[in-house]
Amino acid sequence: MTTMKQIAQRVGVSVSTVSLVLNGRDGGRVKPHIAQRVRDAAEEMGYQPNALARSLRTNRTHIVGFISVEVATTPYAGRIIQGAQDALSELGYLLITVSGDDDKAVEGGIHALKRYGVDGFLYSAMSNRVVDVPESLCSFPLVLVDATDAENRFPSIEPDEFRIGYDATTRLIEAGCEHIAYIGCLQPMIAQTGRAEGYRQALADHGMRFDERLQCDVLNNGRALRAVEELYDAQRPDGFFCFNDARAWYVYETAARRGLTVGRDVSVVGVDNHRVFAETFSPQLTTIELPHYEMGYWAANRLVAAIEDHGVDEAQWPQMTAPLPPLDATSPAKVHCTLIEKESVRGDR
Amino acid sequence: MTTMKQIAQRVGVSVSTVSLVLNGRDGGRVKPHIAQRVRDAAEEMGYQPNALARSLRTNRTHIVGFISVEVATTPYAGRIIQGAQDALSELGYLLITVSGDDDKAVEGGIHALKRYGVDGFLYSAMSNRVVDVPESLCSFPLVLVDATDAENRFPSIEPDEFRIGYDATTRLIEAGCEHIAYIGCLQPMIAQTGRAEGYRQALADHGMRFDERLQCDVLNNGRALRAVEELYDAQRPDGFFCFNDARAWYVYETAARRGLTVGRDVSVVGVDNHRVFAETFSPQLTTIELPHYEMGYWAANRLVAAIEDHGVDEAQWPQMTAPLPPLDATSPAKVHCTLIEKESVRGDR
DNA sequence: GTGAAAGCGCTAACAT
DNA sequence: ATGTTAGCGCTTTCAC
Repeated sequence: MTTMKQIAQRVGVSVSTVSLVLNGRDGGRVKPHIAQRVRDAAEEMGYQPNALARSLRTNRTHIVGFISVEVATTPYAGRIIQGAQDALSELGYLLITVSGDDDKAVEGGIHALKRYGVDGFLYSAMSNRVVDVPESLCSFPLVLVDATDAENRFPSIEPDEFRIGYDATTRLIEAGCEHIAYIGCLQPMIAQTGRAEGYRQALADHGMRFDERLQCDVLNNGRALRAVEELYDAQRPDGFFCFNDARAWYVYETAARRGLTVGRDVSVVGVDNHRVFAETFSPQLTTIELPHYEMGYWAANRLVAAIEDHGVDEAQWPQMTAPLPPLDATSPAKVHCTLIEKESVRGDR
Repeated sequence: MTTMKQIAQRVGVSVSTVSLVLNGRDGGRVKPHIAQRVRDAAEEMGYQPNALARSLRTNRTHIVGFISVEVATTPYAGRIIQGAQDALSELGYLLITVSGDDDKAVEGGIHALKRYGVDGFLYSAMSNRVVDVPESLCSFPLVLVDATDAENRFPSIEPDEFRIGYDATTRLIEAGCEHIAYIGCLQPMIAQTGRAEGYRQALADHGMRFDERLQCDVLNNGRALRAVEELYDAQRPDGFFCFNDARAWYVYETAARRGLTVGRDVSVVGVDNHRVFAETFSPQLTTIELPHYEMGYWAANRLVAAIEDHGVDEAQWPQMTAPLPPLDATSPAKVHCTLIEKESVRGDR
């Protein structure tokens, strides 16, 4: 590892000069040709700044922590992290991920990150929920991903659930469906609520009556399949909007058992929570991919913006949430989800 | 942030004494009661060692880098990472994850990690493959996860693919199946090769002839479903061993279209690559979960063992791979995969 | 324009 | 048994 000292010796200047030049902090004060010689030497000797030493001095690590409770093993966690990672690497930051089954493990991780002096945190719930932010994070720069602060103190990035429901339903209507069912999720979540509202609004906007017998919220268990089969047999819907891929599978099974072909006899639009559709059902399915990657990406951007605007000064962070620069169209707080056409929802019409 | 200096002042000793006491490096040399006063003060003042400063001094960060090319967005990545994370946190280490679509992005990440002075690397391919280890990692402590070094220079942790095939097939035989098909993967991979061999060996060991018409290796596309349907119609197998969940879905669809019920009319054992089975097919399926978590866990353990045995001295690492302590039964290089019974493969026999 | 010097917080060899 | 000292590699003020 080459150090500034070695460069200084080689060129015959002092370390301070080297530091100034290499950091572009000399406002033309260092003579151009000597500055050039410093740069050349650095290049030649393969100089790499020692991040540790720099951080110790500047009190800025350019590292941010990604905290997620319980479910970082969930399939989509990776995409959020990837998005955050990409954004951060563009900005010259690094990401350290911490997750654990219980709060205690996570708390430990947060502690460790603090000892390393991370500049800020991303906090993620892995499915759009209202969460309690751990006390230990509150005095740090913090942005929530796919989650909302119960006390609404921190900026957050989440998917536009309403539009998911609205767009999916509209797509089915445009495909000619006249009895559209919604196979939802029985647990109360922002995602379920938002999507269901979007579904109803889309129906209303197209002059269709909402019929509660067409909405079927299920848990992920044995009863679910029966519920969907009963719904089908009783109501004979011609289109299904599915909360996620697990729910979509019930529709597929129901259809297959009745000799129906999805994409011809019945239309399905599903939210691809697990990126499974792409591998299995996809040929016959129109999917909506959750913008996990984008959420991670924008959250990281927002966090860094905050850090660089306000510094990492612990004490003043909690109050600064408000003056955060409002995100524009290119970096929304509610991220839009795109509908992906694998093949027509109603193949041969 | 309390520093050692502050503690020293408070207690009226020098920083070195504080350092010695707090690091337990005084072999009883510091007088017990003064040592106690130091510890009390540290406690009271909420002292947290500054990891940056320590690392700068000791040249050890207690951070390891997790490198994965392309597919860290893959669903199982999270489980490997979680395993590594848990092991590392037990050992007082932190994990920084780097992944990117292309080699260039990854290279950049590796660079950044080196600047922070990570102690070593884990390198993962996200599906058991033979890989070329990036040159930039070769002079560091390194362990491969779910991958094998093409030149066989580094320790690696991978699933026991042969046993997966063997156990799955045996399970089907024990359930009474007599014509067992293997729905495999057309790309050449360690996983495909190993599982197929296990399948054949299990057949042989139970006195059953391997019939190549019962092995059907497919890509994940439209033709796959047709291939499985043709296999079924021509050979009428009564049991299926499926390479992964995507392949299993073709079997489910085939069965559903023929009015057959999995678990009664036909038996299926599948490898749960994507943790989808658990959510969708599971009630009727016997699955084999890949030990992603365990692989991450053991790989991290092995890496730390190597680091602590041999230090992070760049120059000498490449040669030290051989003398690594052989892993014992509790930390195998080939990790055993367990068969998980959701319900009998052949429910009512 | 450039260099000397101080110091970030910690460790460890060397004095006392 | 404890303190002194000298850094680790870098940034930054202040003198020259």
